[in-house]
Amino acid sequence: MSNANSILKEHNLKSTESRLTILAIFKKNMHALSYNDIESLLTVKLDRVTVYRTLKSFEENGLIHQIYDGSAQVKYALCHTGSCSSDQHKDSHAHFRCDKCDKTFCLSDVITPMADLPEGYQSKSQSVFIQGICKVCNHYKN
Amino acid sequence: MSNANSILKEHNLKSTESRLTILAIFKKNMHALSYNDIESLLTVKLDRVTVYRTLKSFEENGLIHQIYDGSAQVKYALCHTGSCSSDQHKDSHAHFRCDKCDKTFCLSDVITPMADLPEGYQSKSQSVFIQGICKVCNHYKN
DNA sequence: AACCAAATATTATATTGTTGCATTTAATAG
DNA sequence: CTATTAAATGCAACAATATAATATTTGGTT
Repeated sequence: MSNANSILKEHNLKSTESRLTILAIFKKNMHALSYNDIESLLTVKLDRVTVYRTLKSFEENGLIHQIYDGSAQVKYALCHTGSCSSDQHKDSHAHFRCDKCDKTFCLSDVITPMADLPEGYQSKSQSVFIQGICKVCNHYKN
Repeated sequence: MSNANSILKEHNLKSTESRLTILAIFKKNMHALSYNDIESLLTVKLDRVTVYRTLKSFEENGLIHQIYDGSAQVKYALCHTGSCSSDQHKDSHAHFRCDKCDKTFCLSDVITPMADLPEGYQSKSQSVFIQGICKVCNHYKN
């Protein structure tokens, strides 16, 4: 079972109203969300500080990860692997930002070949960020 | 000849005190700089607005490019190819952020293999961002 | 039901970035 | 070399994003 309550529990997070609300928003909108996105998706009003701290605790406990996609605000998306933790986010997939709908997606399945670094450099993580037009905006039918 | 004055001219930018100052800072510090970095490297005081507007004009005229490296502020680095212009920055190299010295470098020579996108997605640009330890912090000798 | 640590709301403040407008300056023409 | 003018700058105000301190409330447990 992985309802909202147990997801929070699994990540060592107390189950509170705010957290359930914000987690539900992430579950319903499967693309990366900024603070602003979240605020406008809220039906109950939550304090700005609470939202920021909720995002922080989610991130610290491996529930979501940050994405920097060149838009003004940092965005967050649910981690897909179960193996993310405080200081080690293992989600090393590509991120895709659509120029048309301005949504950012995690492309979990895209294999991103590691780049060869010049001598002397040591890589801990590599991330690929792609811009273009997404499936939906391309009217792509499966 | 490519002194500061002619560089500005080549990019259709009026040669002003502020621009010469900021360009000199970029030339002296060959890594990506944030607004904050620039401010603290200034010996004369420039208005915040002027700095931001200078960065904007540099970017619009293909002299520098933005880098989003996960730090709070956007950073900027000199374009290396001569072919960058307003809406088409051709610098598609990898960016490397050092965890130790917190500097971000352009790795002009790193070839970044294009990722294969799922069907329906259309890519306009791909960028690779790498975190780790840089040459200098690794005490690497040539 | 009572307790306590954790989470929240409130208030204040810091940081990042933009807009409008008056003044100054660089490039050009005369 | 001076006059002209469009562009660049500085100032003031403001907007958006984010964090800190603290008092109050709440969830989970005994």
